[in-house]
Amino acid sequence: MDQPGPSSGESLLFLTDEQLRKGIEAMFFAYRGFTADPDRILEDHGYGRAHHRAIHFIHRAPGTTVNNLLNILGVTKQSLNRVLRTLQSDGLVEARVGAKDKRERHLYLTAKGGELERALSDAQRQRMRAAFREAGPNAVAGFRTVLEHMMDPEMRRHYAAMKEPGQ
Amino acid sequence: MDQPGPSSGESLLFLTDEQLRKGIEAMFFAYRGFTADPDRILEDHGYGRAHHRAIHFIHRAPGTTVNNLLNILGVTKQSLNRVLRTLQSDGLVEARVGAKDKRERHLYLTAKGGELERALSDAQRQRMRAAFREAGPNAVAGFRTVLEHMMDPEMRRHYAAMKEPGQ
DNA sequence: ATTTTATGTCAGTGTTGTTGACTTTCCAAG
DNA sequence: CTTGGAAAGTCAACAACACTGACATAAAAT
Repeated sequence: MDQPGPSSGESLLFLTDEQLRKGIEAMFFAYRGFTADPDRILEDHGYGRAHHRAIHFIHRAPGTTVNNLLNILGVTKQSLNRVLRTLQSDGLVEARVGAKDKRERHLYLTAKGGELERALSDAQRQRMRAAFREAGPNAVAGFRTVLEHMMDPEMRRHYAAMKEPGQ
Repeated sequence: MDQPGPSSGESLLFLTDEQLRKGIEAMFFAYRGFTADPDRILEDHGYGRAHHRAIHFIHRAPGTTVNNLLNILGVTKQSLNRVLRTLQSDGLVEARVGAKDKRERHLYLTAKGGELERALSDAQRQRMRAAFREAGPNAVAGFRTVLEHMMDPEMRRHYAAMKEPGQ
């Protein structure tokens, strides 16, 4: 559409509106697949995606505070609180009052919570593993690169904060 | 894409659980960015993502039937109907009774509906274009390949049914 | 004539988001 | 030390939007 740049010799055909539209639909359809398997498991437990997200990030960073989770998930604290309340009363999550700052609640998965987390992430990883394997390492690297650039800077910080496998 | 196979000496380190977890979070955070810009526009109009999806696919395939849209979107007809009803009464979408089969309603965007579609897709494309450009054509190809393999087969059919830009 | 298909509607429920009001705890300025 | 504000978390009420189930209408198919 626009993007001059042919001076560099690069074709830039991958930036046409048609290509971008393909990318948009790829995201839409792929995300549906991405959430389909966990959704089925969650349904059996009477939970939704909000519960999955909470469980995922508590697993990733045990002892995280409610406020920290709030920043990552980008919802209101009231919304998150409802989810955490049910997870706690169902015995999947434990909230310990902060030692230093007693206002804070540090969140941990219980054994039972860990079980559900494993079931959910196993299902999700299985699909991702199949997709990765079929696409190959080179495609996977491209996949990650594009997604990183699609994130809001704030979210990219949270993403990058994950401990890198190979480091 | 290229199918290495362990026999070829390929490392397969990209299939570790840690790498897969990175991929999972990349999808999560990127999808948030992916929907952020249209969400802001939709809010001004009192619409939600459901309206966006309907508008997008009516734009992509003008004259599509309600039933066809149902299959693509994967929601119940009651849910879709609520959205279509508001879009029609707001004058963004027009439903014409089928000429051949009078039970069918063929859906079209009005001029006003086309305007909103453009605003929404412009916003979404702008972000995708930036991500694509920064990542480069090779990464974009990998991105698309992995996403395709992540879709449910049914959805992949809909995705592939789009007219390919270069064909 | 009967059945099936395509669409639309009404009622009810559940998840998840929101805002508003409130409590408890911490900290810092007077 | 007290007071006042900020921060963390909770409770209650409401809105958006998904779902199921039951039902209605019209037209196509058998």
